[in-house]
Amino acid sequence: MLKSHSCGELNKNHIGAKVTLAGWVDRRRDHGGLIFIDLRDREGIVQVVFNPETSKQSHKIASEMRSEYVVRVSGEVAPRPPGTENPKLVTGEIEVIVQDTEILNPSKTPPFYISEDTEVEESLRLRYRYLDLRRARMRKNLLLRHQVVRFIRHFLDAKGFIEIETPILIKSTPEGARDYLVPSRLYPGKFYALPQSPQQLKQLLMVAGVEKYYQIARCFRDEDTRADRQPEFTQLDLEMSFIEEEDVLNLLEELFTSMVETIKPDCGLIKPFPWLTYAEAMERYGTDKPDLRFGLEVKDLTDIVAQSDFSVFRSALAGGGKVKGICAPGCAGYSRSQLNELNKLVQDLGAEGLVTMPLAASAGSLDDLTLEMVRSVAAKFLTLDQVREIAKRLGADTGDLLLIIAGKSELVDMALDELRREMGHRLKLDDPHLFAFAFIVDFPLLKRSEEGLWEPMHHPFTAPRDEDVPLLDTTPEKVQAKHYDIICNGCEIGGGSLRIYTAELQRKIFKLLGYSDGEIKERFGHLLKAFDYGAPPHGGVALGIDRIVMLLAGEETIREVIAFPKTQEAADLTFNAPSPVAEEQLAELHLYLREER
RNA sequence: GGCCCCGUGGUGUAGCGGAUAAACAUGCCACCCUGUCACGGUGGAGAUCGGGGGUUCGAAUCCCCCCGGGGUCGCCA
Repeated sequence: MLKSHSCGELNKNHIGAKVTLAGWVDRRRDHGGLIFIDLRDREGIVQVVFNPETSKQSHKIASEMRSEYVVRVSGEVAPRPPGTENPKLVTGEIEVIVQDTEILNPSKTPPFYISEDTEVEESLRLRYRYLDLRRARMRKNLLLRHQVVRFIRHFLDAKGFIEIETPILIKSTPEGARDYLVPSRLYPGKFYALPQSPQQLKQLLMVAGVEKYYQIARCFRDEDTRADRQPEFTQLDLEMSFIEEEDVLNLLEELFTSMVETIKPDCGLIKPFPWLTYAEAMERYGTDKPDLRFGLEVKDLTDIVAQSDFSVFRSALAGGGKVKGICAPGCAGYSRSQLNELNKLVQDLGAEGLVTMPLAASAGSLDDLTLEMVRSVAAKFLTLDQVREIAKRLGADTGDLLLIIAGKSELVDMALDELRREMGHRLKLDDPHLFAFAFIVDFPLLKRSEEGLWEPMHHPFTAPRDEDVPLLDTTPEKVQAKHYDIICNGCEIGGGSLRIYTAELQRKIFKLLGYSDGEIKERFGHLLKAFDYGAPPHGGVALGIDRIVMLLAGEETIREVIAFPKTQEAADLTFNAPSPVAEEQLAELHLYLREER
């Protein structure tokens, strides 16, 4: 080793020790006579002192050192002179008096600050990701991710799970997301696909008798990115045999509870995890992944305003839409521009607009409220009783601001979900030290596609509730699934289900989804065949590792917890991928490039 | 594919139709400095304002197109 200790590990217990350190120059303070250098390695920072009276030679070399030079120093750990300790540094009680040093490798001036946590344009960070990752924030995130994955492995090992790798080159299943395809050299015109998730593979492992499987699995989906979506991402994939829904959910609750308590002991969480049905979540929050750190629940006002003459409400209802709202407590004093911001927020999502209704604090109480005190475009079309009824339903009092949206049901839900998050944030109700996990259960099994065909709400292997199976023949929309999602702070961090494990029921579902016998055989023959050989009842879950780490790290995007993420346009700026390939490579793969119009 | 935001010395920002074609902080370079830790002091270099086109007597500033980055709708079984 080129070093005897890590920079960050030194403390007063090392006083008197001869140490050799190696790392990067974080900062240099050259006093002419004395030179101080903050030497950084993975474990932290320690001050090293170059004194010409100790070593003239070392002092001379140190005067050449600049930011991010890779250097090695040997010397003695010494207590800092009284009054010069630095409480901001973990190692601030000591310093290393350098007797010998060498520059292992100089560095150009880096394109952005390594030693400061300032905002830098993300594309620049990604181009120089290896420098970006040197920064404290990124080092912390990488470490946290490691801790999370390590925790998961230990936890599941103790529960009797075994980790099994599954192929990355597998078969295309076009009914899901868009596949990443890999051409085959040995089979002209044929392709592998990268797994969107190891779903079918883990089910086959259950048929294989593994009983408890997990994998930290890379998954690939060729769809547009988001703050919480990348073309490749990592799942904790997990499957168990001979279990019921509660078994999975209890396992998850224990996993996340102990994870947070171990890794983020300064953070709180809500125990036990609430269970919400899908219908209830949609009703109360307008989304199936509500942020449960705060209330601000959405209420349906359709019945109250049905008789009003307000054209905004009338036309929405005439079109089969809804009128819903939320209450922003204490926000009646919002300025015109603040209200405009909220209005713009929902309009950008496609809503017609936002009806704002501040209940003047000056009224004192709802009983003393008059219509004149409600500064809203809707006020003159509503009776005082209607306003009071709306306020009552939203749990509002004077001084509160009512936010109401009318329109197509899904649009209203989406806009109010967004508004609710925004107000939760503005009112500082989204405590970053609280993790509000919850389970969403009782999802519908199916939904209608745009073409009016049945498609799975999640995937076609999800089992319907036993009592709902007969409904598959009559009213498929009423069939509920043995599916569950786990959410945290408004983020979907995982989903799973009990699976279909008989060929008969699986075939029935495929038929309902519109597959012909030929298609079923071609696409899912392997699975159905396996089910003929004693498939156990089984189920599991897939959790988004990137999202979990993002939440624990308090980051806004999963890119901050991925070492080498891709841009929104799915490019890797460090490697400049994707890139053209040589004609010979294409020929070997039996490919030619189509002319794009 | 749609909508929205951003792009000014290395970095982060200011400037948003005119006065010297750019200001501030930091970084960088040189010199000075033996207790600093965001060290300090003095001096210096460094941007034709993402690219192209247009409007104008005059454009970093207004308009159009393109490129890059981000947010989002669609999409994500």
